[in-house]
Amino acid sequence: MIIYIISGDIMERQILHVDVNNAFLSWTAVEMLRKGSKIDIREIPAVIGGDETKRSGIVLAKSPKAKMFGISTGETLYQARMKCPGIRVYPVNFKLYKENSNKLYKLLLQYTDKIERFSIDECFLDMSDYLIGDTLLNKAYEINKRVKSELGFTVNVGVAHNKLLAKMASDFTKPDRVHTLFEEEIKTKMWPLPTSELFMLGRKTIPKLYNMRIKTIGQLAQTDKELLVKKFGKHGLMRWEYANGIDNSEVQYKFEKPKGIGNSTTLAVDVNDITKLEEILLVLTEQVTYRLRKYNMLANVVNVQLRTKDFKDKSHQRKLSEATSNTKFIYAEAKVLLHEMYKIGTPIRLIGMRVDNLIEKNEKQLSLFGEQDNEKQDKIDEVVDSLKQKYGFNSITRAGKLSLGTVLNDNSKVVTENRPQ
DNA sequence: TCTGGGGTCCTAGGACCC
DNA sequence: TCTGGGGTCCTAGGACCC
Repeated sequence: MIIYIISGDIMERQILHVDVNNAFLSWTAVEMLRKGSKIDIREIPAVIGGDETKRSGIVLAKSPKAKMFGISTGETLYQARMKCPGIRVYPVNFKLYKENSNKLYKLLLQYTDKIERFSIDECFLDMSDYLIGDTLLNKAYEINKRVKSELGFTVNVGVAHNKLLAKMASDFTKPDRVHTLFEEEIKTKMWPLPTSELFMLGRKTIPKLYNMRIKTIGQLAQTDKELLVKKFGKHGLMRWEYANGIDNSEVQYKFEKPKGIGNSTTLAVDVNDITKLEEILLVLTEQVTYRLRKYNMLANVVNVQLRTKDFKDKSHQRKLSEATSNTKFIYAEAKVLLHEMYKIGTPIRLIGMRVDNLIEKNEKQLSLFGEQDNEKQDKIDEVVDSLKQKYGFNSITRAGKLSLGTVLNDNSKVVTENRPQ
């Protein structure tokens, strides 16, 4: 084995994972207290939930007391009420979440510029270059304390030498804690845990491992690597490595352009009228292409998704003859896809559209042929976009949209970005 | 008043080419 | 005439994350 020793290369990486405790609920609590509320919803059985009248009644976040009743994220509000009849339900507010996420990010920037915003409430920090005269653990405690005192909510901080272990560490006991998970601690702290606790090991895989008599992360770590590869392919290798605490991935602190952009909506009532579906598809397409153009990107693939009344998902996609961000062109393709897959009369619960295989606008190869027509269409998009930019997304409304009030959930706003930056 | 929405990545099978 | 096999691209569907 050859070991390359280049200056600095032999240093182990110093990684922190910062995870907001019950983010949506905590941020709501802080906001309520700021507005003079007498109760702290972190201290009572409470959840952040969707809207049941819009058929999106699920639990998005829960308080520790709610958790004690056995309520879990993703289950229906109906189920939550069965478990805890007195449960308090508060609505989602993505604008508030994004503000708080940004506050956290700003504070963390004082410690390192190598921050990966993994989700709205999670960050990885590469501290390798910023520990002069201090330890990683000290920094973790400092961050934990400062977030609490300056921002009013609590975070767990995971301390380790790679991202996977830092993330696993931050998931240990909660809330408001700092945990380490160094190599020598893997056997005692991580191996006794059930496989379900391992990152990237989901509900479909757990029973398969169980059938192989693998119940803990330790048992997975000691399973023959080749066997796992044979059984699960690439995922098998990754899971074996994770179970053994191996992860060489870098903190992705540079802004990355999206690989795909999509919007979907669960309809307030099932729809079996193709004309109506087309209208909704147009609204979704306008939202998606608007976002696409804001990134200065072009799409090569258009995808349409349908979910029937009985929760059967179907999707169709097609590669475009050339990359574009043009609303009219993309909608025309989406409409074809919808017609190809829609069986007349089927009640539809959800419709979605997305664009994939994105490229930067300036990457596009210039066509040898004239593109006058496209240029004209792009101009129209440009004008519409600048109005939307100035006066809000709905300053320009397609006529068709007006008749959708009873069907479309909250068509008054562009769906908030899930991931910041 | 039962089951969200936004992503990334992988796999399997078919078409097509050499 | 008796039908291999590798590579690439495309599409549908699914697993998993927050």
